[in-house]
Amino acid sequence: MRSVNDADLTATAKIRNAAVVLFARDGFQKTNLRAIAAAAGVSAGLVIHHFGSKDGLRAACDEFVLQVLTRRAQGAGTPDLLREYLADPDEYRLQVQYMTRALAEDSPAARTFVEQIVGESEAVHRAGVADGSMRESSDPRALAVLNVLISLATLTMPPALARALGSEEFGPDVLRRLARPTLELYTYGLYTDDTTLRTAAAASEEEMSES
Amino acid sequence: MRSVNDADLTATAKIRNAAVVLFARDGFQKTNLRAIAAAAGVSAGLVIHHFGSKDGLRAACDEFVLQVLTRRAQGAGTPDLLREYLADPDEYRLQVQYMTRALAEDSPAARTFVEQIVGESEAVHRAGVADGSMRESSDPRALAVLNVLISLATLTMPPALARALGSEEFGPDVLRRLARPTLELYTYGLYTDDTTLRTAAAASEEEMSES
DNA sequence: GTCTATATAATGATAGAC
DNA sequence: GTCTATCATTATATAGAC
Repeated sequence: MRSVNDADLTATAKIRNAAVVLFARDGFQKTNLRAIAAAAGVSAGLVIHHFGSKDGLRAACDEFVLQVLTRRAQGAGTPDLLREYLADPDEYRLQVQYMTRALAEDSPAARTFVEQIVGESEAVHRAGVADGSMRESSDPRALAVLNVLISLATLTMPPALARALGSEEFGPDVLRRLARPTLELYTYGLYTDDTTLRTAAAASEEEMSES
Repeated sequence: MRSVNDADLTATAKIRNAAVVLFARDGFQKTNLRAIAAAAGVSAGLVIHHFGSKDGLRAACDEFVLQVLTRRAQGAGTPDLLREYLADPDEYRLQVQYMTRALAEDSPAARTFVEQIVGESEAVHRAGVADGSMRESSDPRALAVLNVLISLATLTMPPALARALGSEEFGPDVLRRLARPTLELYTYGLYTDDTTLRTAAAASEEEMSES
């Protein structure tokens, strides 16, 4: 994948690829057309010629990244974001980072992405319950949202948090370090008994009866 | 807290407060001085007069939010981000959102914030282990980072994910819905046995012996 | 299809009056 | 301390040549 030589790509594709990288790394606003053009090895005018406007370029990038992530999730048996990441860290993290920015700005592509990935996360849990490897949940939908949230947050972890683990920025090494506590949490939980859970449940019921 | 009338504040404070809101909501780049000035009810020139530059204003906001969050964390017995949130949702979420943006841009204030909050999260876990309410961890530091990451991600949840739970955006209702799956995860875990954990541990050891 | 040159708009920052 | 007016820079977008 993506072993295609850059020189073989059309200018449109080169511009789009460069834009995805810069948008993901620096954000949409911060990235200007000249920088994109320079990265793609073309003139600034050509960017507008092909995409009409900066917003048009963004829309094209949105759709492209959505498509790549979608294909990826469907191809793998398990739509596990972290597992996908390990297969091709740089490429995949770029796309997740791009999508996270789109998510923050609530673009249409981000909405489609969420619907799909949450649905798949729910399906994985259903399958896990069916084969006995996972516990049932009182709210499968909310659990799926929680799991997606945690995966996205991990993959787009800010440098300051990575530094708290001794690395300069997020990468396979940070993920390896986080993997064990995460799996321990998903296997044993953190609390030794259900005191906190029962207290919260009681408080929640009380609230219900009030209204 | 913050029951002070806006009219009683100095122009400097009004500008800073308005800037924090807009920076948190729209990002630093996207927010321009004229919008800040309008929100504060002053002229654009006055913003520069008081803070020297847009970057100077940002630095002042960084320091201010850091200070507020720091005081908050120290004041409460438990530095639990989610608990703090429920006490004053709008105000607190604004500050966390601001800090999350600072985190993404890796500002000095964000670094200080992370050091502190991760340290406190670690202390809470230590106390929990001591009084028997929490399990020991193979890597307390990484667990603390994971917990901070999850808390921050939850409080700054993108609208698209909130919508997957039926709400228009993150708020107390979304938190209530997420609370139960989260507590179930923290109490029982998700996996029914330690197969996944042991498989990962074995793979990790194998990798170690390779190098 | 691609480039260069340029028009137009937005924005950060300055200067001087009150 | 605060405002208005203006400058300088940057960035998006257009126009026309090759």
